[in-house]
Amino acid sequence: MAKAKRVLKWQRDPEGMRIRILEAAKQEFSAHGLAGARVDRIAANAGANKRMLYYHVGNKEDLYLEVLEGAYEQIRAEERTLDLEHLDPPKAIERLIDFTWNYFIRNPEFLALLNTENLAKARHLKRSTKVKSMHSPFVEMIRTVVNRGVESGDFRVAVDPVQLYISIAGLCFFYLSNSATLSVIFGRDLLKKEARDERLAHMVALVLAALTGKSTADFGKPKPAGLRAAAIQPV
Amino acid sequence: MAKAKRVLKWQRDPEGMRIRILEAAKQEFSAHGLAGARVDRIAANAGANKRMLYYHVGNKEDLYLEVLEGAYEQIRAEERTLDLEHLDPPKAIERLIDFTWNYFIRNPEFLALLNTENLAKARHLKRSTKVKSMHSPFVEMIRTVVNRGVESGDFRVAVDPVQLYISIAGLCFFYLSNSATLSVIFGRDLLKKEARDERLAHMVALVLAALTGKSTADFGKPKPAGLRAAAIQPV
DNA sequence: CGAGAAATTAACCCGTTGGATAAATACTGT
DNA sequence: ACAGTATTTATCCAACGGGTTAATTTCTCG
Repeated sequence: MAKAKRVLKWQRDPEGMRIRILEAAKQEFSAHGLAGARVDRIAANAGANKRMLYYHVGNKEDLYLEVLEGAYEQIRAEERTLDLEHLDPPKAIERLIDFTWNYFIRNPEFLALLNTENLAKARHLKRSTKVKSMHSPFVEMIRTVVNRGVESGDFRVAVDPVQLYISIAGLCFFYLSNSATLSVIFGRDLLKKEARDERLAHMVALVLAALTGKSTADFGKPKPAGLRAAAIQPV
Repeated sequence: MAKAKRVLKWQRDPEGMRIRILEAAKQEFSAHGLAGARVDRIAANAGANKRMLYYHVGNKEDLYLEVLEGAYEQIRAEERTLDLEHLDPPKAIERLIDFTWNYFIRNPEFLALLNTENLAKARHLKRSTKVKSMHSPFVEMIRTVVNRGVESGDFRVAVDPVQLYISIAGLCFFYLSNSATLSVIFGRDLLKKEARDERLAHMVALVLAALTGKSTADFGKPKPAGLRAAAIQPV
């Protein structure tokens, strides 16, 4: 019997709604920063009413913090799958660089969120119990790799793993996070495939050369001068 | 004849006013970003009326661009005084790192402005004829140093000077620009004197080791484990 | 010294924005 | 089927913030 199904004006979907809100908020905050983000735009992009944000999450800052915490959770989760313990030390470092680089490329919002949070002097992160309790074994993982490398003779010196981690992250982060201004200033597109490949090779070569003392082929390889003769300028 | 000098309500000082406005704007934009900056606050901190901003410079975005251009001009000017040509290659690289590092420390607003501009995808910089015409001989300077180093046998490989510059800038920039979040996450103050000194030594050692193939004493030197046992976590 | 230009102040305008209130609609268990 | 609750929509609003208008004061130069 054709029971005329009544057409609903809307359906309930609290979990889905929450996810859509947080995803929209992530895009908005990473695209415009905390102050530049618009609550109405988040709602619209989440396919929701503005009131929903306050119902499901809280005010703008709560929303922002939740997004930030989510971003940290995500990278921590992926880090845990890295297990560098089974690789020989140089391979492990290469893999670490490769992972960091590609994670940043795949998640440009993460970079923007970190910049936004640093503009705020980590004010929200300090408040977050969640992030502080997310102890990652990452640095210890690196320490182990370095120690193994020294013992095996692959590495010449026992570098501080925290410094090494910051260096690797910095090499990747700065290039990608500042690619817009750098591209203008150097007059070339730093995000195109070839440029990205070249950068990865450079970083791996730089770090491994410093650790092992052996230079790799890719380390040098300056591009033909003509290609970057035009606008050459730093920062 | 006691001519009762009339007390003025205010004095004219267009140049001074302009300077104070731009300085206040630099502080405001670097502290809050473009969207977070408040025109009234800039006026107040410049000891001026809000109308003055529009009279002397233009609207908020004009003001921002002028600040950004000024920041670039300033670092370019200091770069030009570096002349690395007279130093032997390893010393020249060390000096370059040292300069970059200390410039960033002395001018934290510069870092924040760059981040803000990158959040805007370099939208303003692209519009700026000024910055694009500020051709700096900086990269050529680095190229010369590298070439000299290769010829003298100090350096093992001819690294691309653009990559090298981005790497050096990145090592410095990321550490300082992200010091707030990193300090929370690693649970230690990355900006205190000892930490800064340690970082500089690490960067110099890392880059020189990669270039020369000789490791320096400072490269390793991990801190006693107890000092950083507590909260160890990356990014 | 006085008129016109330059610099500065004071007050206002109006769209935007974060947030709040209240009403409507869809579910759920009984 | 229906009462009660969870979820969503529809409006509203007060503060804020960038920008403007108009009047006021100081300076300059003939």
